[in-house]
Amino acid sequence: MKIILVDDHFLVREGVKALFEHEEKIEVIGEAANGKEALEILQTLQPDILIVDVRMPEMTGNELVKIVSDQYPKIKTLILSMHDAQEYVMEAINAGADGYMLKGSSKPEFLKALNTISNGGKYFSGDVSSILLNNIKGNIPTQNPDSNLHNNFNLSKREMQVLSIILEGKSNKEIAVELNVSRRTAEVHRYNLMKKLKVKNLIELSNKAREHQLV
Amino acid sequence: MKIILVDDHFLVREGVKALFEHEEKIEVIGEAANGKEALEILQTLQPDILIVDVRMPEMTGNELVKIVSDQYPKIKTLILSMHDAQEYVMEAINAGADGYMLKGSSKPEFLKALNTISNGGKYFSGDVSSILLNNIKGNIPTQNPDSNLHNNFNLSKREMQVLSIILEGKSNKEIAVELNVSRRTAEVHRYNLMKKLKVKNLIELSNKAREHQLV
DNA sequence: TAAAAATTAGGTATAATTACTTAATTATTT
DNA sequence: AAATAATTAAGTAATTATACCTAATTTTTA
Repeated sequence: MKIILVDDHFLVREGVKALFEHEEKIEVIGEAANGKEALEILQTLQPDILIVDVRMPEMTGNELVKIVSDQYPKIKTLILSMHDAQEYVMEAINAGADGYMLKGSSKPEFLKALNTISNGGKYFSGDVSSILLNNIKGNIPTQNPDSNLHNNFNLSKREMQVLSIILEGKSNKEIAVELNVSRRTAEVHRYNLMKKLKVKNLIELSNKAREHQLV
Repeated sequence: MKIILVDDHFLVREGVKALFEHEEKIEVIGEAANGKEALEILQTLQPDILIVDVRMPEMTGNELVKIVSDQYPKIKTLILSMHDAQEYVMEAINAGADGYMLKGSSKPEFLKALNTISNGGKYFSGDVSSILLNNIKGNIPTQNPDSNLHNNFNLSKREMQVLSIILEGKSNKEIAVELNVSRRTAEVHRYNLMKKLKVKNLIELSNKAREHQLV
């Protein structure tokens, strides 16, 4: 099992390597600190699996996974993440990742994940599997066609506009002025979009919007 | 050199251990996934150095470092961080950390840091040293007298607590319940801390807190 | 131990948001 | 052209937050 590690943190790469050191079936054949580097070494080295950190500068892990799963469908991808938030997991799935592991996972779980994935299966960290169950809308995870990354939430154009003004910290009254509509209209947009995003307050809104890069 | 690792991510702990595996002068004698655990094992094991992740649930790395450097002044502390933002570094210094390393740093640099620190020196990752230069206000980094750790803003302990609850999206009423005080008290804390941080609304609060890594 | 902060909490008034409902007027797809 | 979705906005009630001031305790620091 030939693996390339993609993570901007040296320490995390070391951690993964250490994990696999005494596993003779597993071999780390390359490392990259970002998406671009990964795409470069990918062509010369021929890995079976790419282990990718979600959070990286310039190109996110999900973006890299998307490219790899499009252009090199034979190479499997495993996302490494700190967080078990539903959105992160779903985004990874939509990008075409074959697995999603939390950085806090144990060694046996990592090994299991790699084995499953190299045999053509999908593996999601135990802690996130419940999220998956909540999300089987009968859709095939891979290659969701019309998911634009922004807007899994069905926000209208106007709502997106209002959202971005809200995230500047403006009140309904200020939004109304900025968009030249009544305060009541601004209220409605705010209300609807919070409902669509399923958030209860500004903090959650701010976090969710950030997570999904809605603005 | 006896070391305890404090990081909520298994992988990072593995990474650090792997780094020191062939260094016979260095021995990892314990691990903890959070501040509380760390303080517990600290008493039985007697480490020379604590390597601590800044970002942890419940108690931040800086808070832990503050407590340790207050209560166990002989134990040295090295902060591990993802970011090289000025605020982060200064906060670590104010907390009394003996060193600040980026997770992307190389092995030789880590070894150098540990050696320097165990000899009573301070070590800051090369990438952050320029920040230090910008900040020599003629003060000695260690034990900055009136720094309450969490403040460039002069937030009190209680205000920090309230802040972190606010950032969970809770209302004054919920804060009151959680802290067992009157709703009016929660209101006052909120009001005062927003004044101190010079923000006008939750969004700005959320951003500022994030920027300054207050929680 | 005295002085200075921090924490607590009440009062008062205004402003803003939430949680809906109804409904008219555009746009956009089919 | 008809159907569907988006945008607009008013109504109503209840809840929450903002912006102060005052002031009693408690804790910390000098």
